[in-house]
Amino acid sequence: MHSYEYPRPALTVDCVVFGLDENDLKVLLIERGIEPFAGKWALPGGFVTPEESLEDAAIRELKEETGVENVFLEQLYTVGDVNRDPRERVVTVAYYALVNLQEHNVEASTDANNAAWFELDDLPELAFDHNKILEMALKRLQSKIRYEPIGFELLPKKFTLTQLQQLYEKIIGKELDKRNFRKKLQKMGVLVALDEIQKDVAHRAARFYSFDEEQYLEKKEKGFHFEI
Amino acid sequence: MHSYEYPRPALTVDCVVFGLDENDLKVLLIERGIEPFAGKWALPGGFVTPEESLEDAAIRELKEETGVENVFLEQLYTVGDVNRDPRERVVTVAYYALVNLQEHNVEASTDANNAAWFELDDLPELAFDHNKILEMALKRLQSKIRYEPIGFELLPKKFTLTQLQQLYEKIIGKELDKRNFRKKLQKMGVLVALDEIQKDVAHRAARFYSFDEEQYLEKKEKGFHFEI
DNA sequence: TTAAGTTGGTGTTTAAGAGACACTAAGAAG
DNA sequence: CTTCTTAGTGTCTCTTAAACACCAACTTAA
Repeated sequence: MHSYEYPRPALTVDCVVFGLDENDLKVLLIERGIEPFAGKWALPGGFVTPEESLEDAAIRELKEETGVENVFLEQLYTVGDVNRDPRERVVTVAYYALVNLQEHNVEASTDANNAAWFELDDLPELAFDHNKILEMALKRLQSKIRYEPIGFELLPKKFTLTQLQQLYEKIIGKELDKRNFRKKLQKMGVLVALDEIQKDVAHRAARFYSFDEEQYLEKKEKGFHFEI
Repeated sequence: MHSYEYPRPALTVDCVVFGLDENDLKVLLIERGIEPFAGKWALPGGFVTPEESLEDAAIRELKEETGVENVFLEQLYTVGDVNRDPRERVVTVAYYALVNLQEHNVEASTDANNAAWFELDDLPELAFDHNKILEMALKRLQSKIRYEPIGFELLPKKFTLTQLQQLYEKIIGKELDKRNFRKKLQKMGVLVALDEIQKDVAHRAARFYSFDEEQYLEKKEKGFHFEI
């Protein structure tokens, strides 16, 4: 047992994990095995231990509950309303992660818990205030993807321009002009055209590109500003 | 005493309070009376109590330590590195506040603590990791002021266009063209020209304006986007 | 009362960027 | 060899950003 002079809330981290599955943006949820909200779906997460930072806790929980590691992870918001957990006061630091499902094998289910990917417009009612947190994460993604090159985190290393455009259309929620989109990206100079084209497609094969992060960071130093 | 099965970090809130004093952007700091860092300057803040939300805690601390209330307050970031406090594990949820000093009387010093406003380019070394937090708050303010109308929070209700422009120049850190600035704001249609001009100035008196929040919210609904 | 000093207030021109728009190219399948 | 499907490309127009200079109003001091 651990004793303190004043009461302390419990501290947890929760992760909103976005993944791109066959051009569909999905979120990874875990089915709760215990009360409260047993049987309900919830964001993966858990308690912060004394010897790890908040981000380390998020990384660890992500790994333990989904098998995912080395992905984009960023702090989102901290929620601590008094009664958000019916048992006792729990404050949670929410993170969001971007995973590309082609290159990271996400364990569909872990030891104790059932895990599954959900379409954003077909979400169940979640435990606690997790629907709100998820909503915030989506808004953050929608705005951040426009002025930081984080969209590439959701795609495989090699991708076609059409894939990239469809990703943006999915997330931002509106159609983009193909020619203007390609023109803009080409002018930025942060994509490299690879010597490789699609195979086994029943139409003209598209060229693969990759995101040149070094080039991007160099340009950013000089005042360059990514924007779609 | 309060006992728990697992160890829990202490939870605090800290506030970065920005104020505009005679056209200078300043930050409010408190001199610590106790160890650790006794005698050092620090951000105002304190422990979160069991019956208040995080934001309520920030509001309360702000009031207790500086006398300020009813001001713009927004969550900034949560820091929880393991050794950021030499005594024990402390996680803090940082907020930032914008105060207009003409209309809010900030108590220069409270019961136990000495409080003072500091110029941003003349900051002392702060306790804990508060320099880092302050740096983050400044960056947030610098970027947010460009696409949300939060600059008005720092000005009195009635202000001149020159005051507004100087505020932007101070915060963004570069000079703006007077005519283009005024043209842009006029076209947005969120300022109302008042029937009142400056008095007791040794030159042509400037017209006062106020920010029309209702108008802004209405326009925002329809897709309008504030941007300087 | 007049001149000098100080800040307020205003439009136009030019350059750059955003947005709209339609056809040919390549390859697969029948 | 025709059809089908997606890849890939350029120009024109319009809107927006940026540069730029003078007169107006009022105070103060000669």
